[in-house]
Amino acid sequence: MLRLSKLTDYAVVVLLRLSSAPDSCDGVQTSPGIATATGVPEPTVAKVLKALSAANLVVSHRGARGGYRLLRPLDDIAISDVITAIDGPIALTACVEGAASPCEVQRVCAAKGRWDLVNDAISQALGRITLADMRDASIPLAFRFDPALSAHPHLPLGK
Amino acid sequence: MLRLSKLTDYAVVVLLRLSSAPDSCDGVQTSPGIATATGVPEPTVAKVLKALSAANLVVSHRGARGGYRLLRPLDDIAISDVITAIDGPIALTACVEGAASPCEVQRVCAAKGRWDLVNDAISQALGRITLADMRDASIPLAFRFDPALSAHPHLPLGK
DNA sequence: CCAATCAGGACCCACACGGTCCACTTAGGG
DNA sequence: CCCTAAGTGGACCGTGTGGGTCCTGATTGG
Repeated sequence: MLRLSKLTDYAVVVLLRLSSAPDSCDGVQTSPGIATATGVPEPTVAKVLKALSAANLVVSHRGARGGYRLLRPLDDIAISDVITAIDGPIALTACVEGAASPCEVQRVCAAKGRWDLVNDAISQALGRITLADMRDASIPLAFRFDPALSAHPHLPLGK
Repeated sequence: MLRLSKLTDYAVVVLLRLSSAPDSCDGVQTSPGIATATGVPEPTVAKVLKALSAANLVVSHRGARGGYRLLRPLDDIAISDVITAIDGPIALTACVEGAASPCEVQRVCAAKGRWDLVNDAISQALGRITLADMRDASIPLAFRFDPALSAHPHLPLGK
């Protein structure tokens, strides 16, 4: 369903938390702390933070009084960055990947290479939305029950 | 990896085939025929065509001399249509779904509803690309190595 | 009446993803 | 100087789900 992993969702939650609630002076937070604050199980938070750290979205500090800290402001982090950090490169089709088995039907594959258009379009769209945008989008949370919003309720999704 | 289903890939192949190779006079083709022409296994082609038919992208004709026919020209079919037909509504996160268990962390979920932004952006991006675009994208396949084309190579997307 | 073709399911299986845990390293703080 | 809190890297496993197949019935042209 063109879905992205739940981990990515968690990553956004974690990053938002990381930005908005500096427990100590310089905003360093521990993964257990974030876990309790967000309700996401601790091991999962840890896993997410590892990936984010590897992608240079956060920096880690080991040892006692260690933790994680945002490396860039929210408005400088595109969701495409987060998605790439967690789910890997954005490539819609298996064909596109450098798969060892180059798609048996490739010789007659009429769509060979066509998905590049789509990949680019999506990458651009995702690159334009920052975490700051997502944070701001929640501010009218109190108005979430606005009929206009519940009007498009979570798409039946049952294919 | 933000991937979409392989079935969707097949659907594009099938639709392209359906448009470009009218076996008989009025472009009606059978699923076995399309299967042999594209190299995609027949049962899979049938499955795809059923879904496309249900989504009113193709029309079917039963009985002997039956088959499938495109209902709209290629430039009037957006890939979002195809994706929706095969994979269901475009909804990136599980939270968005009308899941019975409303995401235990929902009460503290800082990202509640934020993904709507992303969903909309992607839907729009995908709505702008038609199957005709994808067909045309393959024509200069021989010139795929044109520097101008490789100039915007799949956005570094690596962070 | 027969054969070709679509319709609508049920069904199975592999695989990737989520989630957890553990052994190790690092670094404050008493 | 050691002890403890914290991150690091990896292994591990159960499960959901999507890819793929098949079967039975309905329809229609010859």
